[in-house]
Amino acid sequence: MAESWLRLSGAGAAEEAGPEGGLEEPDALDDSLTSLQWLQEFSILNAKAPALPPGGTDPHSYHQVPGSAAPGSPLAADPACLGQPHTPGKPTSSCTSRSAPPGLQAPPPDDVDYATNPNVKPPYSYATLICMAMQASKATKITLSAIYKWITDNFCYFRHADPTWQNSIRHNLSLNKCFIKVPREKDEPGKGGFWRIDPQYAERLLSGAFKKRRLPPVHIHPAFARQASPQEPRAAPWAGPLTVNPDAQQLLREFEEATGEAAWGAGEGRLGHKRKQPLPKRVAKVARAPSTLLLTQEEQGELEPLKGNFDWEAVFEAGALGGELGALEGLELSPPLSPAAPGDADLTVHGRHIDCPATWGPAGEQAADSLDFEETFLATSFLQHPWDEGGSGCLPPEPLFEAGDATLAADLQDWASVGAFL
DNA sequence: ACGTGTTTAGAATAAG
DNA sequence: CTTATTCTAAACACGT
Repeated sequence: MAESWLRLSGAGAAEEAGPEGGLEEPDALDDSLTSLQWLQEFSILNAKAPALPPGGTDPHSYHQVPGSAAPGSPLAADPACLGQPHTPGKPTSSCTSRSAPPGLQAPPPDDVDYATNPNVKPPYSYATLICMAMQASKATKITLSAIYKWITDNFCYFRHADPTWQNSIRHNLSLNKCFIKVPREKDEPGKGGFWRIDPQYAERLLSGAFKKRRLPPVHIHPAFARQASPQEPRAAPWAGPLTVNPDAQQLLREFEEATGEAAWGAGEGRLGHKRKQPLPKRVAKVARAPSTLLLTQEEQGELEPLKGNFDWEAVFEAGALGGELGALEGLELSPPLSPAAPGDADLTVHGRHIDCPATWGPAGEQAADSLDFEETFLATSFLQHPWDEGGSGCLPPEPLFEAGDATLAADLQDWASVGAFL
């Protein structure tokens, strides 16, 4: 099964850094970014190539009709699809640990497979999810429907949640300044435009004008709370046996200082971000099948599935962060991608391709102005990974999101984060 | 009608 | 307590 094709160590992955501050001077980044590229590479380098899910199949055959899970696909592995009861609920409200009353609150799973676990809401903010989708996209821009699709394909939770999360996604795109709308060409058919990440925000990364936020809680659908996987939570993932080589630690430390980012030490995982669980004010909408996400052929092909078992522990243990800078250079690796994605070779794992907004949005806005680097990074870094060797459904290779070099900064930030909490 | 995009309002929570 | 951030909920406009 593809049960672990998408495995993130829960919360650890998501501290959110919010941007704040102004966002002018987008340009000043290039150099800096470049200079920091080592860090970027550093991270990737260390990342262990994700093992394919035992079925090896790429969950995402974007050509397949959403909903028609193919074996090995997250959908197929979707417990909810297997008869497991699932109450479509609001993504957050209905299941969040934020709101769960003391009694209902389930401890955050320590190792959750968000790809197949419909009970747990991914610990990523919507902005992060959008970013992930964008990064997964092989194109420089992505459509709203493609974002929806990517999310539903990669996070089981959203496949069953109340579709209101889509409203939140749209809200984020509109409000979050780090997302830029790219109008459709006149001759381009279809609804809506495209979206991409605004590289200019990466600049903030360098200025360190962003704030860190705690990661979102792991949300568990009440309906599933009881059946939650037995493997219970123990220590925070990041509190595990991860080890970081001293050099790496030093680098991260310096980076943190430079950016003003605090190191979130191990064990710091605060999952407390909980919100009260609002009662459904209205009748829950019927979960919309992914099928509603009608994508054009191109759109379908524009996304890279979030694949691979991204075992952070393994990654880090593998000397991950310990990677010497020198090693980084070699990192242009081309992912061993799945046969299906031969071209993915282009998926260079180094900075350029990984683009993640560094600092997002201006402060003060009500909406998700800011994305969390750490979270984003963690969430996206593995996207660069070649996974799915057996991956059948791999998308055709294409350069990853090219939000520009600026995004590199974001990656760096992310990395710093990663190391920080190690 | 539906999908998309924008906006406003308010709740919740963590951090300062 | 205030501020920042995230998220939910809705209303509305527009294009296909």
